[in-house]
Amino acid sequence: MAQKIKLSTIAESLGLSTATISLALRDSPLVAADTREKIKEQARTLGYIYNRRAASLRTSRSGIIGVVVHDVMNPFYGEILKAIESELDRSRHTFILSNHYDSVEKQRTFIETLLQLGGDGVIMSPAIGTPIEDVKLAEQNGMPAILVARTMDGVDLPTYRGDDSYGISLATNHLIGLGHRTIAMIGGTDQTSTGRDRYQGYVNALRKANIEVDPNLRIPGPRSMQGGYEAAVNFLSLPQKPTAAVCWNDLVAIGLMNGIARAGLIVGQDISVTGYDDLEQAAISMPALTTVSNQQADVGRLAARALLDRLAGSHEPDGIHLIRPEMRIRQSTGICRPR
Amino acid sequence: MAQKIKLSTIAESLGLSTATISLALRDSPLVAADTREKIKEQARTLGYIYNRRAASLRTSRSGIIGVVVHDVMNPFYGEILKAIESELDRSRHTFILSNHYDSVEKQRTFIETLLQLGGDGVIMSPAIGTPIEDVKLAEQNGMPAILVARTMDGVDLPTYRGDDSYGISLATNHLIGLGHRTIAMIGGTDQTSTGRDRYQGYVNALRKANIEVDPNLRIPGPRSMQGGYEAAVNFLSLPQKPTAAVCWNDLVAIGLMNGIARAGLIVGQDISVTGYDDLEQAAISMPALTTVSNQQADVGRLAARALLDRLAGSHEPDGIHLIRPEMRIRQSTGICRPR
DNA sequence: CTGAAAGCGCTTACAG
DNA sequence: CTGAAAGCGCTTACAG
Repeated sequence: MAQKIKLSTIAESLGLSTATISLALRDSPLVAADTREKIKEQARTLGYIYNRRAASLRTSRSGIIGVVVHDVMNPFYGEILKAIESELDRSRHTFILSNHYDSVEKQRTFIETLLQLGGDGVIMSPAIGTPIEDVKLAEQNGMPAILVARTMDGVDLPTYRGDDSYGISLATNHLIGLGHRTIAMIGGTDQTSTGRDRYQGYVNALRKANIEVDPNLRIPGPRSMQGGYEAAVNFLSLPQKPTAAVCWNDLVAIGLMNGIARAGLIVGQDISVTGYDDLEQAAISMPALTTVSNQQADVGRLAARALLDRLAGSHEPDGIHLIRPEMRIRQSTGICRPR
Repeated sequence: MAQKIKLSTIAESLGLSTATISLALRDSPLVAADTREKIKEQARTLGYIYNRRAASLRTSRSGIIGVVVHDVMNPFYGEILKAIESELDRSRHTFILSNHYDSVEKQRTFIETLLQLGGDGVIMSPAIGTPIEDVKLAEQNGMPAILVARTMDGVDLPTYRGDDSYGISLATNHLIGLGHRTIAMIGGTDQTSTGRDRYQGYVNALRKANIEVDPNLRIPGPRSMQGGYEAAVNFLSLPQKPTAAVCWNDLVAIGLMNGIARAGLIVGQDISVTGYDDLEQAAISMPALTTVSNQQADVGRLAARALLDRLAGSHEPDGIHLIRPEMRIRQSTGICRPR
């Protein structure tokens, strides 16, 4: 490794001051155009690498934005991240990613690390049980936070998420319209705002159709494909013999469909199943999954935009921004046939 | 936001020097135990946040490790990342993640950013067409690099990946053992080392069994579930009427199986399909997928270990470390029946 | 249009 | 066991 090239190396080699070099490399009009070009050329040939730590220490802006969600491997978050990534890329921000796996400690460690690195802001989908202080920690140290996908009670931060209650009612109404009356709800947890909202939306849709709500038709818990797959046994042995299942998300629905298929029943004929999220794989699952698009791309894009706007000084209104979900009807749902 | 707390704030409040505070907070035995406790206590009550940029500027170590792969949303990389994450967490390193989507530019931008942030090291699965200089850029600036999943010709870096040629021959031999003679290979690209190796392994296995290799039985390209799904039409209309398909990876295999099912054929009976990677969802797909475990957890863990060892000063041998894949036999393969 | 100098917040020899 | 001082590599008023 050659000797470290810094501003002063370039300055000396050209007989200029570091101030001039610094300005020139950042395209300041204060430096004459030809001097600027000469300096840039020299920086290139010397293989100069800009030291962001030094700059950031001086300016107290780092260009770093943190993103922390439950689990990147879950395609739902993956699709949100992709939208955030493409928005931040455009503005030359670096983004640091972390999973919290719903561990409040892991999430706090991440926020602290981000503060230590001088992060400019953070986008988070808060872990279950996140104390308000952990979010305030960021704000109080000058690092604005934006929430995605999950709401937190008692904090007044800009939040971008789908309208879960409305979305799940779309799915439930679709099944009711096909004649289903005994409809189970599979997966999710009351520990997140999303979980509570989706269950509530399902309950509301049933009530509106004058269908009695049977709490035993709810199988809470599963949130993954594996979880949905395992839930199939429970679902199929419910004494009420449900003819349809509203699932927490697409992963649970796909797992459940595979489990039902393995038991010899045909999804879309014997049993109807709906998902939630409209992941890329929903359209090509077997059978193709009827689901609700949660507009992940919009959620990510809008959240990133909101953060960038805030960093640029504009103060967007706080509060919850609900993204409107849309129904996607495919082959996993069909006319009700009693079992 | 309260006034910024720094070492000197704590020092003044306790009538000590910043040197003592700095040492105490890092548990130096040079500071008396009770002074140390008093200092830590004070740091906590003042809400002190360690400024890593300043420290890193001084020490030229940042605690940052970069990881760049093709696409995090691909569960194959996701599983590798998970292993890297858990290994790095333990050593209190922060890791910065990026997708390159096989864009050499995006990858180079990432490496440059990492250098600017003073990254301690980088783990990469190089983009197709990565020029050797881009990797040398990192090394020459004191940032060691480790390769995962893909090899690069002409660079002598520590590389951790599965033994693709051997792995695919396991799958091919398994099909041959079931009586299949007309076996297609679906997906992958000759542009990566992995793609070439897997095709070669398939060819070798056929030759060894005295089965003529028909290049038209290869459908290159697909690497995603969507790709596999779309390839089903081509596959089913091949004039050679293959009875089995060796797929590039599990995603392609699952997509292909869904496509075959949609055409009314039964995978595991009419057509046998093998995957590659043994993703979590392989075991619960419909039918359960016969595949080859690529040992992603080992690849990630060993690569992270190797980097940490190097940062700690030990110089591991360069070169390729091949991880041995393992066969997982499930329901998507069965005895050959002519179509 | 260019330069001299201070300062961002740490850590690290060096003294005592 | 504790302190005074230099320096990491930038940027930014302030002069000229």
